[in-house]
Amino acid sequence: MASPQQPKIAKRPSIRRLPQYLSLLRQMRSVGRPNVSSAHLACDMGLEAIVVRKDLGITGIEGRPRIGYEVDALIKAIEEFLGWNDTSSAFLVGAGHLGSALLGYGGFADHGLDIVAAFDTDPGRVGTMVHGKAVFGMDRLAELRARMQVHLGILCVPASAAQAVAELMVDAGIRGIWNFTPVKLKTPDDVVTHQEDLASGLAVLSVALSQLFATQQD
Amino acid sequence: MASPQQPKIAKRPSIRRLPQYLSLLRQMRSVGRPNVSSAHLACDMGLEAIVVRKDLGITGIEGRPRIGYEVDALIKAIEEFLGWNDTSSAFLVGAGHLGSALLGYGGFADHGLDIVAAFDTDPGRVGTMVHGKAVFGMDRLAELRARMQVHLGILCVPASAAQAVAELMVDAGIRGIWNFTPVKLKTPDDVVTHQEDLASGLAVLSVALSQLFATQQD
DNA sequence: TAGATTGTTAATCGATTAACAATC
DNA sequence: TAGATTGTTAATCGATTAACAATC
Repeated sequence: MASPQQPKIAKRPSIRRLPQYLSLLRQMRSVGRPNVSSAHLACDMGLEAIVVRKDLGITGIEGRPRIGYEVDALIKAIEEFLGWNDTSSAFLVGAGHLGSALLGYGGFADHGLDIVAAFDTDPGRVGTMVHGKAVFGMDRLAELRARMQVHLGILCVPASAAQAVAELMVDAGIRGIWNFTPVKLKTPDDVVTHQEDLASGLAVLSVALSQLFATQQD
Repeated sequence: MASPQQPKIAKRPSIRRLPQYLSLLRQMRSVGRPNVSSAHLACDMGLEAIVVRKDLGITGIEGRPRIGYEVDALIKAIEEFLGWNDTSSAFLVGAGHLGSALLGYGGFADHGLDIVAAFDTDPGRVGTMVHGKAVFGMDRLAELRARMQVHLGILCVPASAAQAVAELMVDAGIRGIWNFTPVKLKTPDDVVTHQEDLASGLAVLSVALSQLFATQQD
């Protein structure tokens, strides 16, 4: 009962892997490699080839038997699928340790992201520059967001302030929040959030490490 | 055919959620709350109560009907399960933007982690202090690791150096690598790694955001 | 053509959700 | 006791893996 030409639905795990394909493909392009097989990509990423083919399928790109995928076309298709082909602006809220680091991290340009300004409640930080980005008071958020047409906000405040600040961002018109706090945000349906939880990654590693030691009777 | 008292196997998604329970429970403890139900935790985390009960089950703690879980006991059990009850030392390799930020981030203490030293290849950084942590040359890695009994390494070098530096860490005796590079590391079986991939999180958010705009005919 | 590689359709696997008995 | 909440067992759901036909 499937429609004859149904658009492939992008599963979350596949989306998560796309940036890694992109990184590999850009490397290949930089050394002038024209084509690549799913088996080759799979080897580089520690996956099975069938996973790669399924993942790449969601971008709409088709490979050619005996040849594989065209590196250039694949890069373009992934960038377009992710919306990373043209740069979008973001605000960063909370210019503490982690926030400052993200302001200084140059790699976001590869992901179509440009952090154009930072915001903070600390009067000692407001008015300063951090890695070349101006830090504004929270009272300027709505005004500057509208003027600069920014839709994405990066949340780097302490856990205790997370929900309240997120609400300020939503009120100011921010539609997507990249949440670096350990707090699960409650936001309206027309706002999307993604929690980047460092602690959860450390938990997985901690358990794996203790299992490793346990199996070795250490 | 299950053994009568089989130890619950900890699934990855459950492990990932444990730090968030821990964070909430510590908050509850700080305001003197003695018990909490799975329904209450579920509400705070945006989950179903049954998920919470399954997750907490892996720590070995049992709740009591009509009362719920004891906050104190649950905190202890999660900390113990994750090995966060006593602090373990870690080295950080690559003291650039992100590396420096992690060195300055105080929150790892809550997760039983103490970054005791940093390493870098840049002669301009070696010998300096970053956020109170000494930066050593890579040649000191093996010696200091053995002396300080460090098992965990945090990898924050550029993608191009990631695999090579990871191999140096393994050779030096590091058994767990928290990988902040976009490179899938190839390591021996007796080394565990966890990739903390910011780009994958951004990808999920980017796609969700563009779907949001698409459904609104923006 | 023969052979390699893709993409599709089906089967397996694992995680989540639901139903319900146990218990305080 | 009655009622609320837990933990277990079964059912559903979704993702991964396998088998294989299509194609250059």
